[in-house]
Amino acid sequence: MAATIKDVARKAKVSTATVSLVIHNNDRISSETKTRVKRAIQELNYHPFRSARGLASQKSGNLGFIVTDDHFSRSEPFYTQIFLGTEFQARESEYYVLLTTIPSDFNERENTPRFVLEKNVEGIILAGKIPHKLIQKLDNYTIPLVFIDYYFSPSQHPVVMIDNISGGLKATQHLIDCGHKDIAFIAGDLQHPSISERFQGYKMALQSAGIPFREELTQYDEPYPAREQGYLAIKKLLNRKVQFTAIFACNDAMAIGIVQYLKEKNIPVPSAISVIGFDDVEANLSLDPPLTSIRVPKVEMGIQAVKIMTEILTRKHTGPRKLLMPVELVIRGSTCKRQGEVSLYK
Amino acid sequence: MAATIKDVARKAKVSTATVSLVIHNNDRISSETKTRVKRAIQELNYHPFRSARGLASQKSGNLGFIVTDDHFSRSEPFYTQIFLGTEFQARESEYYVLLTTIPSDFNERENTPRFVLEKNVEGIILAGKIPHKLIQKLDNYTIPLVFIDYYFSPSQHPVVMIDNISGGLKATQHLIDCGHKDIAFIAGDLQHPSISERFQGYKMALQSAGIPFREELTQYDEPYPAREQGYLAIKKLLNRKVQFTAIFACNDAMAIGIVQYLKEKNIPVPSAISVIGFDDVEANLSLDPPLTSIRVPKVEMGIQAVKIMTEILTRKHTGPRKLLMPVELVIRGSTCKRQGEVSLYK
DNA sequence: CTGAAAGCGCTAACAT
DNA sequence: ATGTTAGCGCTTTCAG
Repeated sequence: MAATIKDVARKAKVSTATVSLVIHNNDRISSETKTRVKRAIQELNYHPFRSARGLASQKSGNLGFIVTDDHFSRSEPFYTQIFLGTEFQARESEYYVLLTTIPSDFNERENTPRFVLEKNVEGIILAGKIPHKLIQKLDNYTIPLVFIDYYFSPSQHPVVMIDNISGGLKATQHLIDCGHKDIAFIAGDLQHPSISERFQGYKMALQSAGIPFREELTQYDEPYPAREQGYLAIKKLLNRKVQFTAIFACNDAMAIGIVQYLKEKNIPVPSAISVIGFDDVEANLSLDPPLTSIRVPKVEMGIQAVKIMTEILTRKHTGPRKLLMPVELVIRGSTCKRQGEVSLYK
Repeated sequence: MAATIKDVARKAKVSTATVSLVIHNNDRISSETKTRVKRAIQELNYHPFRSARGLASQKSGNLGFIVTDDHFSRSEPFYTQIFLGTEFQARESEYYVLLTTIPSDFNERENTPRFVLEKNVEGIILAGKIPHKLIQKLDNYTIPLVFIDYYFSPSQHPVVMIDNISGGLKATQHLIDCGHKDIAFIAGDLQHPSISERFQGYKMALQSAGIPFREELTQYDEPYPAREQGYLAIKKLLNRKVQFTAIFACNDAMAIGIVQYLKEKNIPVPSAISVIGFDDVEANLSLDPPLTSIRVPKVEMGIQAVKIMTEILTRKHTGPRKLLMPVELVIRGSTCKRQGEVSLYK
């Protein structure tokens, strides 16, 4: 059997209380006994038993991470990277993170995550769009929540967001810089705050370049932003017989679907139409052409969320409740200078 | 404060022991008191506190999941899917799973995962290639291990493997069925058991078709099986000026690198060279052409590993220690009938 | 079939 | 500056 705090106390000739204090680095302990206790801990290879700690302190030492199953398992490792960031930072802060995926069609009758009921997490990080019913449910417990990449207005929780407006601006500005004027915008559900912010950035860039916004160049009635939907959206857009030379897709997944459709229709990318995505998840996907995109610091977002959570849990949280992560334009092969007039419709 | 077992006991007019027994579905309790207790539990919305349970029973209720960071964060969600499977099945079995990524260059001096030291996991699932030093370290603890997609011969632990031999056979047989005779094999490190098994399948298929195995059609001195390495490997192979009409790549990642190189050299796939991969991770990646591959039941592998682990932890484990997951040929566009003689070198 | 009671290993008042 | 001690909420003998 592994050593317990009693063994350490005996070996160091102190009480268990002292050992506990040393473990928690309490300064009431003289440095001599501190070193003595620490040596005993070393020699016995002692490590406090999580469950015992948890019971005594009423703190599990765990953080929860909730994401919908389709978000987590989709082929672009966007949320996986975020999760990895939380895991990384949690280790720094001596926490474990318990992941739970929930069905995206979570409904009222669905169970509250077990780790909440069993008081097995001290705080919960929620990534991506989360059903409001669930958020409301969690709000009934007094457990702190930190959101990543999703913001539910009525609730007042810290959130780590992508600077979507700036990203939308940069993406659109890049196309404008390439000489494009007729720039389409393709997205999924505009209800999603991230998407609508990217749309805002798009409109702002147009405005400051003196290019009028044209509704007929937008296409955003798809339910969610995946490849298939990008494929469908560009199809619909082209059916409208409007003329344009560039597309800002709300994310890489849709951009890929768009490029695929254009390829099939023998509309060359980027010479006829430039396409820019968002998220830069497909960085090493060897696409043809490689996708110009807006890079998002995914791992870093997970790290920041855990940092905020740690501050909350240690009551040191004073910083901003809303963190905007900077994004970066990554120019690759799917965008280029406008090549004069290319008629899309013969 | 949430209800405790005492509250339930009081409400149901029984002792806490009885409540505990009811929770664990002990049949010594009369069905009348059982229902009475259960109703009290319902009404109080009682859920046992994990940490308290853990301390009393010496069981954390957690499983560990170890994977190297590069495996987990690589763009193909192979291990992510496996992890998802464990999470899914763990929930069924009332476990939580704690993920820990380790650096792939883990060395002796590196720390033992914290969840082992703190006795915070009852068993550990290891996915993919894991440094032997770590396995040895874990073997010093009495904690059960279950491997997924990796097998370390000296150690005697249950393992969930892909049926790689059968997969290699199916892949190669498919190419043979397409009329190919000169079939190259490209892989990374043959030290990896999965890879060498796929190689075996390849050789077996050739043999049973009466096609002699030719060393000069193989290329496997790359350190690991990623796109970049596939790209380099096919380059080396072509430098040898050998003639072939099909390639079996040890996984999809390498296959993609291979296709990319062939494209760049204007060698059409599949008309000049058919390419088949393995893993089917890139299924929905809209590659051009879409990759023929061997599908591996990733989520299911995670599920099985947790099932085995649960059996071990409840001492019901009697089944096979080595589970071979069946694989399936998925024919897409990167393979086709042999098109007569196509000279690769002019 | 059920209850009493002794811990599990640690923390945190409160003493000294 | 350190020790004493009473729990934390649950499980698990052992009695009855």
